Amino acid sequence: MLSKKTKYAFHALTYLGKHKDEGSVLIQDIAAKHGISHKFLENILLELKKAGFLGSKKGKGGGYYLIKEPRDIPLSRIIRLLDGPIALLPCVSLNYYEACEECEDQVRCGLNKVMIQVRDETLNILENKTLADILDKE
Amino acid sequence: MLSKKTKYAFHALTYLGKHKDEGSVLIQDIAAKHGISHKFLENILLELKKAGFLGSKKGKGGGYYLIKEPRDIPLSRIIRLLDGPIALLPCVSLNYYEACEECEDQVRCGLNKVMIQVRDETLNILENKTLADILDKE
DNA sequence: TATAAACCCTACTTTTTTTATAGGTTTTAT
DNA sequence: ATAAAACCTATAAAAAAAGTAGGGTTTATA
Repeated sequence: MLSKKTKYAFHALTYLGKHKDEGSVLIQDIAAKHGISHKFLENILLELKKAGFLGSKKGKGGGYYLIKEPRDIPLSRIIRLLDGPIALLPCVSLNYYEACEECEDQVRCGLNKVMIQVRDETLNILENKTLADILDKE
Repeated sequence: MLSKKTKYAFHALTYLGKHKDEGSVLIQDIAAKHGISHKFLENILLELKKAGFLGSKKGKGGGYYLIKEPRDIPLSRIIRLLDGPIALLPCVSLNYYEACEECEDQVRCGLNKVMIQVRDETLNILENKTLADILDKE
């Protein structure tokens, strides 16, 4: 399951996407709207900023805003940023690969093969669906 | 990611599948083979037994054995038993549904739609692939 | 130029989940 | 009888997730 961090990130991005023509948006507005702790959300927005999705303006009248087009933000990138691997096994992860320590040979591992399939189907969706697709439906 | 519990369960089931013509198998054999803690694995095998996948024989010369055909054990059932939901969001889970509390209306939620797709593609694989498929490849 | 509003940053605490251990009970072959 | 093995429940330890704290920095504006 996705962590709350990731879910909150999606809520925030969606909110920012909806208000992208209104300049910058306050953390507090997003937090209040979705009943998220201000401080927790602050950390998340900071991560999204450092990763290049958001820009911000400090000081009075400041706030956050999208600096990428929604269609250029694949869902997979947000999930990986906040939650880490999308794959169900470390030995199948493209971005966070690790060998399974209790496994003697992943080449002959039947589970490995199935999980590669699951990963590919999942990524096929999550790499191609973007923030824009989410915004469309709301 | 799948928990260790689930991974260990798959190792155990695979081991039991490979040795299904040799009567019962000791917890200790499986644990030693994969470097798993005996006691931890014991709990897992007990769960698998209670769920109807394994049988056991107590006392000296006892052990565990499969009571279902490998082709009748879909991977999804093992994952759900040990790890819970397969879906990425509670509001999209078939077996463990819960509303997302920070979400005002899941019907108009764009993320919900995408995650239903992911769930369906994932389940399409995990419900149809069984222990037999894993055994084949090893 | 003082003030208040807002983001920035790091560290810490709390809670929850996962992983593992402990220790006895019951059953059964020999 | 004895030893080997599964059965059962509770607890502990470790790790991860969620949330909090508090001061630092920047900036609009009066």
